[in-house]
Amino acid sequence: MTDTAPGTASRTPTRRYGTRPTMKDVAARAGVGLKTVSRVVNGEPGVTPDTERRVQEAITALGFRRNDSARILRKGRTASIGLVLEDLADPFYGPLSRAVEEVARAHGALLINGSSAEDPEREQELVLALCARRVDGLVIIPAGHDHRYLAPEMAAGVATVFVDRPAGRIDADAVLADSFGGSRDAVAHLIAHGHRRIGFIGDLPGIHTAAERLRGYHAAMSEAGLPVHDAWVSLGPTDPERVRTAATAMLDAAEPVTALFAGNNRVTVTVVRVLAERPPAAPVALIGFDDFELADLLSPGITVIAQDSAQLGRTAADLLFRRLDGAGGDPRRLVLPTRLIPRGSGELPPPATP
Amino acid sequence: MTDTAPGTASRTPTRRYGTRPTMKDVAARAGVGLKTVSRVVNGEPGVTPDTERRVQEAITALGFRRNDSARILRKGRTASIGLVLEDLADPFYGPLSRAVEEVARAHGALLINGSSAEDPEREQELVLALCARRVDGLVIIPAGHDHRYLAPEMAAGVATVFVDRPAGRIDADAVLADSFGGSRDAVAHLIAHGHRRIGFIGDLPGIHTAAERLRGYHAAMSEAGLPVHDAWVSLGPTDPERVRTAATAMLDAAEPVTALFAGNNRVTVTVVRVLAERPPAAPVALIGFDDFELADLLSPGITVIAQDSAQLGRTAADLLFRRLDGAGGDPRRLVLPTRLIPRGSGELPPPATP
DNA sequence: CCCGGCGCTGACAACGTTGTCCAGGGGCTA
DNA sequence: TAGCCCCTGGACAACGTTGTCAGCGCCGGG
Repeated sequence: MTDTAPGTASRTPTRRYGTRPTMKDVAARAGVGLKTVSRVVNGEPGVTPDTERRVQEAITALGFRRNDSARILRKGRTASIGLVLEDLADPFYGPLSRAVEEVARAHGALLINGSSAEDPEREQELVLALCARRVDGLVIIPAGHDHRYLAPEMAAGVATVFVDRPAGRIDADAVLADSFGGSRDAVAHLIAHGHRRIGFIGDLPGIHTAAERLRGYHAAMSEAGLPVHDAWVSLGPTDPERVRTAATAMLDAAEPVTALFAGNNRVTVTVVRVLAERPPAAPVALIGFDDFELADLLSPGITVIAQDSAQLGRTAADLLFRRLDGAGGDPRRLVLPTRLIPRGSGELPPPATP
Repeated sequence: MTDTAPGTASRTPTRRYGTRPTMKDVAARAGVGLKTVSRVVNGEPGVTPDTERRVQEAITALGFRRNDSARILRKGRTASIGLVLEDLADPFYGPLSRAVEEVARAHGALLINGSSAEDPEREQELVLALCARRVDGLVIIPAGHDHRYLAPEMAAGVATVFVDRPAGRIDADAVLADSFGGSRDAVAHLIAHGHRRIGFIGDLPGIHTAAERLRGYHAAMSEAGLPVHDAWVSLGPTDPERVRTAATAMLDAAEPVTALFAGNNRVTVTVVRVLAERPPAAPVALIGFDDFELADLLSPGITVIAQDSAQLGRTAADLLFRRLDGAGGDPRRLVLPTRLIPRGSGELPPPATP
């Protein structure tokens, strides 16, 4: 289309809007071969300084930028990894996402991410879209419980690491926090401060971490020889209304709980609100799973089981890139420890029994 | 390589690890032409139900998944947009990022994002990497002040919308919050409650929003006929140490400020901590720019200038896709309003003068 | 002076998909 | 029964890049 004969005076090659110059255009303008341009663009050796200069000039003049789609097609590797999580807006996932990004960056890879909104179908849709893009690897915080759909992809070489929750019905690497241990510690802590009737408000029971935390709760109670009433356990969505209802019911029962263990971030925040509205005369002890900003500035400060979400992401991404670098071996399951941070709310004693 | 003759009994085609089946393989297995497979995969009309079934079977049997790199190369559109922000881990950007993602999803596009860490060079590096990937559009929260490097890309058809801060040295769409107006409101609010010596602790002066907020501060002060001491204004990085030092200096001066206006989220949080450590006898009024979770549960609740970061992201993404759908016209600058939410900390009176 | 080798360059195929175009067959109409 | 059109299917080129390989000078040694 454009006249590329060397003699022609075409200082400003008129290009259609949306059409970008290619290596061919650069080559024509610089009066060199296609491959030479490729060599310059990729910093390969074997190009005379003078030739390189000519090519560079043509690149700048035309505003050429390599088309990575073509490059990827040719090379087979995309230098990008996918991250599928539940909700980017959740403060728990921000640092995790950022940590994965940093590791990716250190390996020269880009990060493509998406939110599953805790919907298994959407998770699958996203994951497969990423596979179609031929991401080199995947970090997944799973929403569903059946990941057999991933088997062909993994067999085809897509490295995959699950985070926060394990994969369902397939064998895959996973990096988890010690939900069970953390929860047992939390409840044991409340028991040590004299509580006997302890409520647990958690996430949907289908979510692995929620189930593990419930298990930790039961373990601590039974280790202390304490019974657990059905009414003391409430699992469900973490929207404020549900949590508010559950908490109120436990606190206003005939035999009210004297302490609450909140199964995650969002539950804790809602419980804090509920407690703030109640008479301060009868304070209720509270421990939350997950740390959150300003937890120490509330009065009382909120005692939490902290898990380092950035560390979780970093560990997962590291493992992913080790796999990509060829590390073999069976799928591994890494469990990161949690840490109880006492701040006051978890150390409140139960009210004196009448 | 693999024997694809129809008669051969190859139920499990042995493929090299990392080699994926292509449409050619599917076509051979189904005994149809290449293009027919393409038609089935893309749901194009003109395929007999029987043929379609055969193709589908071959696809499942081989575990075929379309290679989007090749597709993109051929079609020219990537159905993906890039988002460059400062730090994914910052709670201000989580909802923004999520909102952009939702809009992208509604348009069938994927989101590739990266953090600039407030480093102009890294911003440029990221943006250009995204351009090389041929993203259809870009949403940028700029770190630098010179975006001329983007001109060739935009000329080549990459739609670009700046958010939170305008572009530098080029003309481009931008979606901003009303930093100036919000800040003026905040400071006027403090003045209305009797304050005369008001401190401002903000972000680096090079950041557009920081400069605008400072301007709002000055406007409110001068509209009230109040002088501004140099010692009352401190701009700089938002790390806790710097902010702590600045706040302490203003509060412990010979003529201490009686109220503080914090220029953003992170500054506010640090200031809250500083104030919490001081004697409660002489409370200091505080208004922060940006709302944050639990601001209402602190005592006193923290009065803030709220900007809806999700709305910011949604608006920007909407504008981006309108541009991608062909909406022309000059670059637009949209300014979203802010809202003062009184919660107590901004309504504290100054201590009685002796 | 000739030959081997090395440093530089370019022609060409291939990556996997989609758009264009054409062929063959079957059904419908005149 | 001839003619036409539509429906289905396939061959082929093109997208922009990179890997392979071959060619062309030029230099140094024999």
